Amino acid sequence: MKELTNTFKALSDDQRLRILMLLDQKELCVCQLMGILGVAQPLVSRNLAILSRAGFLQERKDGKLRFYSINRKLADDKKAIMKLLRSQIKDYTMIQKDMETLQECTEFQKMTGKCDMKTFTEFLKKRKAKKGGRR
Amino acid sequence: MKELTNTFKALSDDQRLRILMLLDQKELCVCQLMGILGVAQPLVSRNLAILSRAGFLQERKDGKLRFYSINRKLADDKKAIMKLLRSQIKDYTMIQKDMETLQECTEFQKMTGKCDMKTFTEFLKKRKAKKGGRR
DNA sequence: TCTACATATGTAAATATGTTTATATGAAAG
DNA sequence: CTTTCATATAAACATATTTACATATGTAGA
Repeated sequence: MKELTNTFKALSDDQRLRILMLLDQKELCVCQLMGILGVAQPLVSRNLAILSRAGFLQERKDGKLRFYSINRKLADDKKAIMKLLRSQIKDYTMIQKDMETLQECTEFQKMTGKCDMKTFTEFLKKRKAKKGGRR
Repeated sequence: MKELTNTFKALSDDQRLRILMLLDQKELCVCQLMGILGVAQPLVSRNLAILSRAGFLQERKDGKLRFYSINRKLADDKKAIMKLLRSQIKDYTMIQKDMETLQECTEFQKMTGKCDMKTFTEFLKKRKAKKGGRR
């Protein structure tokens, strides 16, 4: 019973749903997620840990970086939930924006040829400036 | 986004999942639920309110009693979740026991011909005594 | 080994949630 | 209209979760 309620608890947070939907698009490391979500690094790590413990994620280490992605061997109930999320999430503006930001982030990364904290912190700053300029 | 996380939050509690699965069997009033779950009345009411607010339940008044059941006009995402729960919940001992208790409770009710607080409080007491006697 | 850096984790404050006790509401019966 | 009873809600308290900040861990390179 605990496992099931724990699964739902893991999903009862905006930021974690956002992370899940981003990772559903492609594998990402902590610094990329930080840049896209616009939140502090420890928070990203925390929420990744929660999703991992609930069984949603798998991890791959590459040097200093840790890449996270959706667990390939997802349990049946979690598979069903992912399917549900994919179908529902289209209606949510925040997720739409995240998908756009993911694109921009990927392009920025290609341009700079780098994948580190500094790069995505800069990316974040630029995005915030642009956003601030718009209104 | 809030609505979705709120749905998951409503499901992230043992007692609420138990209520949901009981109501999935048949319509029940607060005093019946109290007798089956073995928890205080205000707690039952509170959790029913949370499930209602999340859109899972519908309510029917009959005199002093309030009967709750699964919302017939369940949103698509909630339908999918109910299906998921039904398929998963078989593995959970606590739910199995609840189903048995539901049977006993229904029989007790038929026997006494009553549906009120006193009846199900007594039912609860008897069950606890039996359970205590077993071990 | 020392330094720099990506990520994780400990800790404490702020906030939210769960639970109990007491009380309010609202229907039925006298 | 007063009492009784089923249910809801409020208040108070304990516990869990979220978040920010500081620090630890572990890897890569000098």
